[in-house]
Amino acid sequence: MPKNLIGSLELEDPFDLVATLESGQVFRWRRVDSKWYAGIVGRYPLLLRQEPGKLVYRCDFGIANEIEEALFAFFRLDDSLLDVYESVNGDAKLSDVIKRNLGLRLIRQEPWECLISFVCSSVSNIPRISRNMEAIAKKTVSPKLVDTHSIYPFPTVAQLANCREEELRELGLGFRAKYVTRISWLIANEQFDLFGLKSASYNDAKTALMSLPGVGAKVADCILVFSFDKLQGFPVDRWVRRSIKERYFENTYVTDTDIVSWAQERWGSYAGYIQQYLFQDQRLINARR
DNA sequence: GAAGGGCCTTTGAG
DNA sequence: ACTCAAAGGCCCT
Repeated sequence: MPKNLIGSLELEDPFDLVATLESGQVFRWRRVDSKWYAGIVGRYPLLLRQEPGKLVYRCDFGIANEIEEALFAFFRLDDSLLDVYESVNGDAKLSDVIKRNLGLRLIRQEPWECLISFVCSSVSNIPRISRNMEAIAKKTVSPKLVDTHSIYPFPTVAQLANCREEELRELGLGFRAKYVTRISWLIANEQFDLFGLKSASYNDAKTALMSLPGVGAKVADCILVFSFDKLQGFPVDRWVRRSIKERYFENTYVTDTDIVSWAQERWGSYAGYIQQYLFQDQRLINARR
């Protein structure tokens, strides 16, 4: 019988679990009842819910210390959001954005799943990316059980490399299917060292990622920010582009590349955080219309 | 070499 | 029924 390990992590820094899990960084967390979210952190399938001042988890195996270490790393509790907020205190154009999204955090993801997520994100939408990713997992692996809830791990490189393009198209990936199969093959056959990028510089890692089919500047920056700790990355998608142009370049022509360099100059290693706030804010504003 | 346009799949909303 | 948009990238000009 699995033991029911329930514990919690004290939260000092601003933290909004729902906003963070539903901000389009990760795509396979699901709400299993009114308060719990089910997903995977590190090697632990678990349930999470937030209570005042703490993050409560339920995991059916493992040691509390190690689970909490994994949670700490996953939610980047080593970053201070207060420092981020303070650094942009003088920018009136950001104050409302920060205020509306307090506690939104970047997540430190496993690179392989992150890569596939954002290859699948191209001209898609968040509900669909979630369905695609979940369909891939259900097709290739068997679920873990936490309490009564099934949680599917994401397939390994070798497991996904066994899928044919046609099979992925049947899951609804569309033209992105060929990118996923090609990338899986390249990594599985050691033609591309994904995990080695952790020690590379931002520029080197970005150039390397962009050599993969289906990975351009935007997707590369997502992977760099979300799983390789390169927080100067600034993914420019249609929401962020619109937001930045409205706020800072009303009457000036800028390309996406211009926006990236401008943001890095302005926000440095906080650019990744600012981008996530702008993205989330613009998306929520749009949803209300 | 930079920039712009067409094309790629599927799904849901209006 | 039809059109549009959705965390873009690739290829051609």
